[in-house]
Amino acid sequence: MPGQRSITEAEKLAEAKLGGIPVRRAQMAAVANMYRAATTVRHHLENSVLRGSDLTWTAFVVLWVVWVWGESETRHVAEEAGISKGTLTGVARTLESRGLLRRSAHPTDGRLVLLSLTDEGEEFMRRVFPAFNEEEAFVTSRLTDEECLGLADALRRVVLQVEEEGEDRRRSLLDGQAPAPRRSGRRAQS
Amino acid sequence: MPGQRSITEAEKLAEAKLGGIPVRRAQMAAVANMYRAATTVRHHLENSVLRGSDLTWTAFVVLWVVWVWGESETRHVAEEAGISKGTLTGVARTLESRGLLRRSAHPTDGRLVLLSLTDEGEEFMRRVFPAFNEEEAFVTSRLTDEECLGLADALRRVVLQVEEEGEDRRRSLLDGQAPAPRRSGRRAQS
DNA sequence: GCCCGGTCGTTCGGATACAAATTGTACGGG
DNA sequence: CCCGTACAATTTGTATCCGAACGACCGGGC
Repeated sequence: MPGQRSITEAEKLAEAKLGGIPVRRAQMAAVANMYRAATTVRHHLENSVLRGSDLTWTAFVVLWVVWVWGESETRHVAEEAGISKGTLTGVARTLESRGLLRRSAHPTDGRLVLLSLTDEGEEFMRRVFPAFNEEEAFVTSRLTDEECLGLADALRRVVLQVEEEGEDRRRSLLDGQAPAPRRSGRRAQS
Repeated sequence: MPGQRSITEAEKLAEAKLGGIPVRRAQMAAVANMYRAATTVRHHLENSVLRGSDLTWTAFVVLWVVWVWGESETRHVAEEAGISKGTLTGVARTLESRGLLRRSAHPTDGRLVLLSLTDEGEEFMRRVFPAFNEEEAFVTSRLTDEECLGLADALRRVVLQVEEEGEDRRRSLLDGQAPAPRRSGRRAQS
């Protein structure tokens, strides 16, 4: 509950603040609300459905991806779930220790690891997904079905734009200076 | 780049998988794409504009909030930025050490801390925000201005729904069993 | 004056995330 | 057959992040 400060109020202030500067206001509003909505929804779901099952959002997403796609190679699962391979390794291990996920070797390529749900995992998803979906309906209950579809479509186009043209864009932006290393993560070996 | 597996393909598979189960598909699509779009956009911005300035997404958002709202109490900043109070403490300290943010005591209430931008911080935002906004425009470039506004409005309604009714909802969901404590977090000193 | 419930910001334990480094496997050419 | 390159998952090091616990502070009641 944000008190007296509402979202729209913030946007009005932003516009006033940026009076002299040319700003793409519609695009700014779209991006700002996108991240805010995503984290808000994530927190609601983590604190309702997922808390009871003692699963994090990421773990649930991984489970969901494997459930929907069936047995899959880990790098595809990481890609679909939107996490790095290294993160997936840990999440998969946790889910395996809980008996929900199975890791098996690829029949012909020894480098690959395949992920699939155990029977318990399948049963878990059949039981928990409806509750999850119920909360998805709750958070979007101020939108009609058509508005939800329109929302999903618009978001899809944002994702596609970045996925298809983001890399080129980033390259051209810092052309040609060095990419400035990330702060976190393992240090280069001198 | 998602390879041969597109988002829409995943959704079709999900529908097939859920053949027998009643599912709110539009709502599912909206939520799924919401989180995916948010993280995709965040990564793009962190790896383009913010990387050069050595700022995380969260740090930039905090800076932006203080810039737009002017001098503010920390709990309001945390609320607006969508992060916890504890996280803000660390981020504010980092930004202060960089000379972009100033922390000052409230004139009458000794419990409060006020955040404001330094001159350097103001100058920084005037310089970096346009570049940030340019990328906001890039990621939404497959949408018209009107579609961006519609997208922002739909997302706002999702946020409002959760902020205004989420707490009641969560309470009624686990009524009346115990809220199942979080796994992480500080332990009682006993 | 002094407690005492309430409200701040801060501290800190645990979990999670990323990306570089590493380890292990596959495969084509000498 | 034994390399070297390519590519897989995993390990490792660092940085966040959340939220419960905590200590500082406020203001009302006695």
